[in-house]
Amino acid sequence: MSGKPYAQYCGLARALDVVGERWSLLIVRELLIRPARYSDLLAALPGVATNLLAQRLRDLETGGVIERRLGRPGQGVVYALTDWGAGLRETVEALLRWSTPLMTPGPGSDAVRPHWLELALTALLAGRTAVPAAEIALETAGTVLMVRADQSGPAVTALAPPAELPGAMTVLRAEPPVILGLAAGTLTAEQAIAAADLAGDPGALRQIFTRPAPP
Amino acid sequence: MSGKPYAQYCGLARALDVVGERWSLLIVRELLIRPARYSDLLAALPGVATNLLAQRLRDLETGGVIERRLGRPGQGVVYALTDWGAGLRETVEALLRWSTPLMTPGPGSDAVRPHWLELALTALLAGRTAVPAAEIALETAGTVLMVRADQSGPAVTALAPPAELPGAMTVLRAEPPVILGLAAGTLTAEQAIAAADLAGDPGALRQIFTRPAPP
DNA sequence: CCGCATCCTCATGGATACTG
DNA sequence: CAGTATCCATGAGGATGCGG
Repeated sequence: MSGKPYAQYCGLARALDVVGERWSLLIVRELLIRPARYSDLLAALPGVATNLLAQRLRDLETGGVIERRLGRPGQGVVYALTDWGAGLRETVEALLRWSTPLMTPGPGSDAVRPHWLELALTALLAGRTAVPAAEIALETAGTVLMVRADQSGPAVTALAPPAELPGAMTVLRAEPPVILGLAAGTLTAEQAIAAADLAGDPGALRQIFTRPAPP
Repeated sequence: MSGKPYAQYCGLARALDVVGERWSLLIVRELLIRPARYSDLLAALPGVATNLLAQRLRDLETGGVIERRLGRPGQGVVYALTDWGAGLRETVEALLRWSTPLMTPGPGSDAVRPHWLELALTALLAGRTAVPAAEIALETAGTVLMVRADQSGPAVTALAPPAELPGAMTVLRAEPPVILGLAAGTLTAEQAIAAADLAGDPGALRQIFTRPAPP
């Protein structure tokens, strides 16, 4: 940590001492999706100052959350989560599920990165049992996200270019990018619900739509 | 939120805009345990400045996370979570589980509040199926926490004074307060594991003890 | 007492420029 | 590419005041 600690013998306080400062969890988000280099992080975190990113990476490393790896020779440093750091997935997914009401206003002028959808989709489908071989794909901002559900649960992968798409598959198109159509746009609530049904968990998204809304 | 928003169309970023600032999640922690008044929060959050606490309470209220209630006549304002704010329980419990390795060094000079253990115990036992009628109690810092497990899962309640304790019940004593004996102290790891076994989930705590450790 | 608001100081974050 | 150095704006922390 870089700021002053809470100095409380409470797991939440000590966890926040490690990952509670500004940008820290967003860096973890990026590395939960895939390991990244400094410049990748800079691009994925618009608005972060370069010194602050460097500082946070140091903090997270000394905190045992991430580690520096040497990429293939000639390539620079690659940051990745440690085993313990990867354990933040549950926390991040819980926050992503909690945040769905905040997504309904749509992107507005906010930055958009298609790969964020991978995590969001995974979080929304996490822990849900799915029918084997059920498949959907979501095309958004030129990237196709494929949800392939089997006995081990749903998995989300990114396919680019879209040409890699397997043949007979339901593809939902959404522009601008949306979290399963939660924002107003070309993907309607009905379509999103249908997508969840296809993914093997009928009613899952209907439940999400009826969450208590924020102001 | 009070600071500047991340301006990212990502659920995590938007969630952190609401509850990501300093002290916010610790306030949520307190209200997850029970509704509280301003002075209760001040006492439970040592180190927080009074103006900052007031500011955060305003932020969380306009964010739809908490609400002000009028206590019984003569009593002041009571803060409580909204339905949506209560949805942060999953996030907080995930962080509490993730943080267990950070608790092994013990309290040191950190502040200690027995009621924090209620949440921690609940988080550690969350989602685990338990044998009906299995019961343990943990006495720490003058408070007795009772874990009563039934079909709906384990529940943790605080009993004070200890005299209220039902008759034939296993009581583990720990001083100073510990998270199920994870810290060095009078409650050994073996006792804590035995406590988890009693609570109906053999091996649960053994699993926690073998998590990858932080630096 | 309780529930804040004000004032002040200093650490932290943000933006930009620069370097090995 | 992967950061450091610098400067300024902002927010945190501590003390104190004050109306109900």
